[in-house]
Amino acid sequence: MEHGIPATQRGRKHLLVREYVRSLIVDAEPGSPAPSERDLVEQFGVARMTVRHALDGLVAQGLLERIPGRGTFVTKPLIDMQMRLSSFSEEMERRGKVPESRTLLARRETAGPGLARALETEVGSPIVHWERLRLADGQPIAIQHVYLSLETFPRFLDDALPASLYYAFADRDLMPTWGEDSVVAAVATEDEAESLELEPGAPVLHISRRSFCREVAVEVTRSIYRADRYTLWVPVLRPEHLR
Amino acid sequence: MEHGIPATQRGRKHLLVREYVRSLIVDAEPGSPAPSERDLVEQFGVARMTVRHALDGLVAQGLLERIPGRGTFVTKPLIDMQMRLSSFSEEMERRGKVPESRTLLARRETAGPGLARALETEVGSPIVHWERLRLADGQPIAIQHVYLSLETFPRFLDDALPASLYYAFADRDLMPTWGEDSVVAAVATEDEAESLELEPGAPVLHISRRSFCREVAVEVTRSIYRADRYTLWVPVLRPEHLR
DNA sequence: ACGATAGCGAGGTCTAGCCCACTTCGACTG
DNA sequence: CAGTCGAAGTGGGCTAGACCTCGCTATCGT
Repeated sequence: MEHGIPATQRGRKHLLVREYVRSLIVDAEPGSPAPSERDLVEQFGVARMTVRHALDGLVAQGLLERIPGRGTFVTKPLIDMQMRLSSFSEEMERRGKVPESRTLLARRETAGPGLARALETEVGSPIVHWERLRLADGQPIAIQHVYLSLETFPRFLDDALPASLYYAFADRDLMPTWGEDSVVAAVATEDEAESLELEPGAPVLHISRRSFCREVAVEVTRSIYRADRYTLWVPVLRPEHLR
Repeated sequence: MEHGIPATQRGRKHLLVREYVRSLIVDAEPGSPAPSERDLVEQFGVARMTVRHALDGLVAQGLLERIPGRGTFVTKPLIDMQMRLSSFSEEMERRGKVPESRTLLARRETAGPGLARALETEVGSPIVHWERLRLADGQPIAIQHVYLSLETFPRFLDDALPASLYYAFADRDLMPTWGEDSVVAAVATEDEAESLELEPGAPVLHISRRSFCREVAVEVTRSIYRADRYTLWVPVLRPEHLR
């Protein structure tokens, strides 16, 4: 049987089955049936437990839905129920806009108590403070302050500033995998209003983010978004145990 | 063998094992080992596949971590990486505050185009509009407007208003399981400022939520939070395929 | 003293069945 | 014609083994 997926690994037949079924359902209609477990057993010549293990993964990912007595079906691709840790550029591109960035400030500072706690370092330790104006389709959207520990990113300011912060993370194998946002409303200060081309007192959205790679706090960003040009969208799930 | 969990259900031995292990690890130190799979096989007199199935659930929930060659261990309870669909009361209780609610308005209205689209009904169809002031420890926190379709909740206004909206959902088997929030900054209007005991022009956080049960839009809420008393916290994960 | 290695126990994968509960649907029956 | 009943097929759960790789460690040989 040839399924186009080479069995590069010994064992792991369940991955073969899983990827085969995944290839079937990527462009299948929601609600259409997947092959039955016993069919797959016959097709691949494996035990049913193996097929079940393979499908378990797709069910866990929400691609398939099992209905006892009826079969296994392709789910309606609900929504990515996970808020994504994405950069400003990624987010604007997803919205079909052209991102742009102008550096307003990039210098060495020392950590105050708040930053020290957020970056898990000591008060007075050296910090990079990089402030950029972020635009989409040429219109100012946000002011973004990035804070990095110079202990984590030695000589960061000695070289040219990276085109994207995420290159710097990738280079050092510190790409963040998770984080937390704190969101609060505020009104624009005079400086902010000037950069964002607003009147002082106009509402702005403050988003403070701590990003982590494994257990280490990699960056702290504080972004000030024009409320009239940016709405935060957050998908939410009700936890299983409260349903 | 007595583990305190009655085997109310025939079959489902894996649930017995799962809940036993869960009871062991709820107050175990992160990093401490769980019983080995073969130990559990002996303790419960079940097959190893059954034990593995039991542990699979705990691993999927992020409570346990398998390390090949070493064992299975209690994970550091990182963070609930999922923004929770919780009510105002639930959220305030989680923050250790006493929630309170004062109804400002409860009446029948008809859907305008925006509401009709959000509630997936037609323009002009009957709507419940329920406005409440939400307090925590006696302090005003937010104004919450709830909109329900009277088609989904017939006679909602004929009875006494429910103590919690979630009772109304539970009664009708329409408990929302997922939703989406849109978050934006604004400044308080005069009316809002008065209710929230703010000066007009003070920043407020607008959170618009659509909640769904299965595929039906159950409720739309529009909440106006005092920015000085409420910060939204959002956990974020970087999607697997971008790591 | 130190390094190589063998053994043990851990999880990872897999087999070839078994019975159960449930849904569906067609055939049979009153 | 309507209702019932059962066969076929589905996923759910389970067994009692098997062999694999990996991490650790104790022991043995140099």
